[in-house]
Amino acid sequence: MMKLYNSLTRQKEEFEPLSKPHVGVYVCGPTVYGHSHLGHGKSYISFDVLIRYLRHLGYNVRYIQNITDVGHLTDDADAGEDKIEKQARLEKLEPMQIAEKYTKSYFDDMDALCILRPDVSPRASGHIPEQIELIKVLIENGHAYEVDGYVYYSVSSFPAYGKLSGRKLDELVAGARVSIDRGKRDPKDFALWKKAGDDHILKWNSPWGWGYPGWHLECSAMAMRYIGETLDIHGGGLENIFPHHESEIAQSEGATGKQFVRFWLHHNMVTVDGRKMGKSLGNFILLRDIFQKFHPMVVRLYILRSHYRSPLDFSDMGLDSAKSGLGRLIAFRTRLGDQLTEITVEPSAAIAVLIESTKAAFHESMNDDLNTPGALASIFELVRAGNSALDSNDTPEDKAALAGILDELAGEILGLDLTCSDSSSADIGGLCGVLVEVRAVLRENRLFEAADRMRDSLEEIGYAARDLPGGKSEINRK
RNA sequence: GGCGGCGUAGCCAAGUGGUAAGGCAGUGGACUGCAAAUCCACUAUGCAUCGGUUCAAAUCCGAUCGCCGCCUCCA
Repeated sequence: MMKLYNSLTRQKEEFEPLSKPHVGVYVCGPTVYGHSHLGHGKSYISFDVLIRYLRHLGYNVRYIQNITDVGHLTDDADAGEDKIEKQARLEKLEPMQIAEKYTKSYFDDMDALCILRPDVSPRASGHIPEQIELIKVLIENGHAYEVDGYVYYSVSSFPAYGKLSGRKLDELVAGARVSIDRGKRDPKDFALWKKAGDDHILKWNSPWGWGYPGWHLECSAMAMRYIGETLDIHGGGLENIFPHHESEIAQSEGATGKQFVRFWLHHNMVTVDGRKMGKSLGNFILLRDIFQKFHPMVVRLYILRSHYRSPLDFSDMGLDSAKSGLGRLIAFRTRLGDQLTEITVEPSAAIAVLIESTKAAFHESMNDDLNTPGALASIFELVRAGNSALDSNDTPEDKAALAGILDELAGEILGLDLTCSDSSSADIGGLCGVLVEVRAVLRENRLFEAADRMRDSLEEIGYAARDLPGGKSEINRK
């Protein structure tokens, strides 16, 4: 049985979906006004592993992740500027061009990281009617009220407000928004709909006039649209527990009277020098920049090496270390070869035992709140023991069996593509083949000086030549 | 100030009552023409500090120190 840490109850709980085998998962997606940074990588890799593992366990998962293309303000009062509109002004583009541009950029980066696409990626701008309907219900229920083109959620009408974040209503102190609030009955109330002035480009007509939805609303509306009134799992970043997720609960449960989310999952942050990586601090590191220096799979392994609920402090040294580790995994996978489908013979008893113990250890870790560091430890143990076994007795059956388990655990579940290391074209492959032959001739004739010079030269242009037992060599891109 | 979390080897990181996984780096050895890769061995009498509970604590309790997150947009 899989246990997940539920932020709502603050403990690990056995996961059981509401209506097996179906599992509805909603994860807070990005606001598309800039390229994705390492923090996005950590978030979506964490939940990607959740989705992959749930599917591996046989669940029929529906995975929804929004794209926020309705610009929200840089603060919750009216003081801030719409983030998408601001970026549009800076780049001299239409706001929706900005949204499209960075949505594409987001998916490009996520694809590179081998993150499976969500089943639905609903755009907030495409679900304004759903959001308006939700507001209408909340007004009818007495949870919301309109003031001059604005609609606010009445926090005091929902006594459970604070149950997720552990905040008590009377301790909630309103910040700067108090002074700017327009007719709010209570400083704690938050906006469901905001009036748009002439200078606001992104706006829609509504029963309350031209405006745009509040920033908590889209998740409630779209999650319920595509999953239903109760979600099995809702994921997001720790920093969104309050006020975002707390408000989502208030909106959704206020409207339906039913529990909105059964399991709340929150991942921790990426830090730089111990400080949170964030747009406001300006210390974020873009994935596309990291990819210049490190293969996306290095980044994926780097992230998977720490638990999703732990902070991850960014460092080049950490990525270097992950790179070495990935190299080890790839070397092992390469050694196993590629003909597993043709092999039907059983592996040796020793390998069968190794595979079973690896599986058991892997699942034990994963079942414990997705302990990917532990799961990786079992895979590295498989690599060590597997290499050792093959060193003494190398059989196609054993290699096929090892390839099968490695592809299942590391590939299918953890999403580590260990075959994508070599991006060389067929031409390069052919050239390498020729060089391999040349090297064999040189070594055969004990022309070691020339052979060494060849290896050094290859090294300089990014290729590694290594000699195998039996006089043969192999040449691969590093 | 309120709420929450963290402090484990040179670096990263699991473990949350039964005597310290794993990765990277390092050292020695096997293999090799030399390397690389791989394998074997070694590398924390100790888990921020001090007390306490217990047959037994990195794990539970208390105190202290240090760091971080949320309370304002943020993955």
